[in-house]
Amino acid sequence: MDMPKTYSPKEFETQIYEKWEREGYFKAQPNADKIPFTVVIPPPNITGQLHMGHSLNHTLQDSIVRYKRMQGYETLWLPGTDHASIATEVKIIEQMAKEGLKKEDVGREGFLERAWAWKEKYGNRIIEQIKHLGSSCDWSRLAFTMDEKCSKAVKEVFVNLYNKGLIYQGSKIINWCPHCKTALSDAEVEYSEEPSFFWHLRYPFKDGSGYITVATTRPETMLGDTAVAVNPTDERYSHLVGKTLILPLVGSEIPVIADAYVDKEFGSGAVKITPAHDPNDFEVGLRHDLEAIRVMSDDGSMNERAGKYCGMDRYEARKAIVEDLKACGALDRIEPHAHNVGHCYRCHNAVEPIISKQWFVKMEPLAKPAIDAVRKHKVKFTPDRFSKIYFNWMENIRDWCISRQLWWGHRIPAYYCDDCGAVMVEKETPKVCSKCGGVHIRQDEDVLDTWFSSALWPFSTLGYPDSTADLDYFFPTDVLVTAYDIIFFWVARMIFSSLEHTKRIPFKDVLIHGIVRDAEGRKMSKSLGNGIDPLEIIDEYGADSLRFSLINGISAGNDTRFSKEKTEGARNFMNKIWNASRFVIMNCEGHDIPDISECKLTVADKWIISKLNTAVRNVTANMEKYEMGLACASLYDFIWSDFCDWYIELTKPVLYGADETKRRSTLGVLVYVLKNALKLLHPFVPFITEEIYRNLPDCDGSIMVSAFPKYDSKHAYRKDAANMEAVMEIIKTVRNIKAQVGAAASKKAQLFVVTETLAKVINNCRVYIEKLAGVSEITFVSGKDAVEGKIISQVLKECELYVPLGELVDTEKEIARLKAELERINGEIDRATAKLGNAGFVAKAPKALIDGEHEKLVKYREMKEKIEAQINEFIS
RNA sequence: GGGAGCAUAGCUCAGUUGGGAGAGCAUCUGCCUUACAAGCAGGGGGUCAUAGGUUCGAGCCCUAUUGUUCCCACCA
Repeated sequence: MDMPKTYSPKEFETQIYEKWEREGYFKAQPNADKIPFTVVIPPPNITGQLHMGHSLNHTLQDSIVRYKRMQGYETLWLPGTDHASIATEVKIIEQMAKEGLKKEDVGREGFLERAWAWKEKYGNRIIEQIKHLGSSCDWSRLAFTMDEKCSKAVKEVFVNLYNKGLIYQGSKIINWCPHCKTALSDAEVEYSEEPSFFWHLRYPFKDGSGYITVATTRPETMLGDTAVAVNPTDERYSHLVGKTLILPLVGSEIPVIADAYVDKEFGSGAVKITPAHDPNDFEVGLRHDLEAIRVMSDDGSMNERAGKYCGMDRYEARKAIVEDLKACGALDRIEPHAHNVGHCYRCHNAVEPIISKQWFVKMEPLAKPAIDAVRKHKVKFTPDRFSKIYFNWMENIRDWCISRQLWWGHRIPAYYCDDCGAVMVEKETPKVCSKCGGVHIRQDEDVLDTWFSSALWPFSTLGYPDSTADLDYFFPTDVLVTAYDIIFFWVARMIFSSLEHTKRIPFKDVLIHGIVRDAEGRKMSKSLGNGIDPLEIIDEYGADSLRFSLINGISAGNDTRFSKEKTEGARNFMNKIWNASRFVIMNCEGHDIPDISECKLTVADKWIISKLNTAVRNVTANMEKYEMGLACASLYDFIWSDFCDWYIELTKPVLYGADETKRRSTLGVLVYVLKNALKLLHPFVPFITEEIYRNLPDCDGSIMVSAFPKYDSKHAYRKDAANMEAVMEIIKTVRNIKAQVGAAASKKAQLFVVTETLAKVINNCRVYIEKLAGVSEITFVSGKDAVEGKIISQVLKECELYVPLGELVDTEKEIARLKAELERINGEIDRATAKLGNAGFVAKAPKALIDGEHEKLVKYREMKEKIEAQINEFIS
């Protein structure tokens, strides 16, 4: 036995993980004799490093996966990484910038070479980090969103959707990131309120009859105005509809039009219409056949349509235009205004709504069945409230812009014939034009939204579109575990994609967890610098401590705070487990340990077995509900309080005693309880449990492939457990009495007991009371008279205790204490009496509850009499 | 504008179909008791945000209010 005195995870975590991998315990394969259980990982970005969010996410998944594996399911946890189109491209550009290079300098081929090199270099970094957490993924199946399998699925899906008319190309207003120079989907824009201004502008009538005032938050777009709109029912303006205005600075003629989109109450009631730069204006433009004039280039500078402002950055232009408007008298006034500005979720620059030709997925037909699947509980969210968020999004969904003006990603499988202009969407690159037979064919330059491939993840990784044995066996997957922040990006899109392409749901359950915040409750972020590196925590405290601190006591869907204090608490718990195990293993040395079935069980043995049995039930029930936080909490309590503080202490008199038969039996129980406790713990803290399991006297291989404990009703031992609890109460009471008078716990005291019902049990458990309560001798008496000297007394439910403590006893204080106790008992009697006197309660409450109250009342009345008697004796 | 979460001990949070308020940390007291001072024993500390309602009975269900966090929409 070579277990060090303190828990030192560094000494075994890495070796254990390597052993698991070597033994192939993580691997899963279709097995007709077993029920499959499948989880696909939310693939981390290849640009990413392990953070606390991953750590929580993985701890949850791993605990579920390990639990199911131990229960005998053919369990697959399928890992992989995401190519993260924009994020990676940004990184590569940054990298090249250091060499003084731009994308254009190296060209598409050169750029992709660099991107793949990046992937090779960094893509596996996070995988290695994940291993430190103990994640039991089947690494032989490591996937990547741009590997051959996934790319094949992407092409298949794109072509299918196109052929069904669910993918189309069109010119619409999209979100444009001038920094990343690409279109973004609606989901990729983050809005934040910023202080800004309303610029009120005067647009004069051509005929010189005054002007109309319009307000804008983006004055630079006025260069692209092609109308001013008013509400058709607005009497202030109805006579002006149809008249012509002169657009200031530009000099063009624009009409006043009537459109119901305009809110009469807001601002001046007149709106400048810029169809090329605003989604609402775009719609108005369509209705009124207005020209859409783009005045901005892809990099956010003004273009040639902006006249003298051409080449200026959008914000420079804004300043210049406002100045010029002021100069020509067109600026009415400026007022402060808080404005919600959209930002790119990758580079955080303000996005511009711009008209642009892009590829879109038509959402409505896809959304309907996806909504249905959740409504009919084919896919269940935990907690359920997230279904509402899902419905809200799905029911109001707009078409999904999927083309990105980037190079790193799945290139859109659309081909153009330069000879006849035909568009071909095909899985294989066409050699000749299918329409004219021409050979001048070029592929669309754009790539797909990263989330387009992520949406296929649960089935593309299992072999779709081919009908593979894996797909047949492991799909649909069982549970998807993810944070609430990617429900729209990912979860929703997987659901509709899977239903459309496989005709099946992608997963049965979605477990949503919160995000990990810092100790002050702030979101961990690079800019705040408050992020905590999980690897540092693992290095300092061990992976199990990190896992336990993240998962203990959390509840589904809620955020959690991370602090070193919590991790220390978890580490202390690991140390507790470690030392309790060390105690058991040390005592086992040199002994042949009997199986539990051969043990002659004492009251204490039966008590701890019943407690273990309850723990098994709690953990199992909570795991089935995805309440990992509660499962951990109940284990913490069982191991620390029941097993360590009580049972181990109860075994010491036997282990250090002379009776070898009893000792062997007790060791059998200790090993049995510890072994099962370790199994219950293993899904949450895999390393320490494996390390200890390996050291157990009757170790039978790896704990991770052992059978998870099952609840056994024969192990309830109700009567014995209750007796043990009564003995424990006596022990606690004696300790309490000593503490109250300031007597050292080690000071042996005599204990006199008056009891009718407990004599046999107390006799049986004499040694426990003596050892744990520091009692030299227990004497049964008929009453206080039999005890000499100054005493402290206490009435329990089934006995009265008297402890003579000589000069330490202050009689006055003792009387006061007894009176307070009497007061409390009287309160209880009043409460029970009132309850039983309540006709409604007696008529409607469950019988067991009423009976219980009656019993309590009897008990309390007995106690009251005894306490009164004691007080009288003290006074006399 | 729409929706959701949260509000319980000094702090962080549990509380599983409504049936006598819990844990960890912190704090106080006493202990180096041969598994563990990363520990042991004991104690103090809560009108469960507020106001109504349903019920024999509410931390839990309903309504309203206040505070707080977040999501969606994006009125120029």
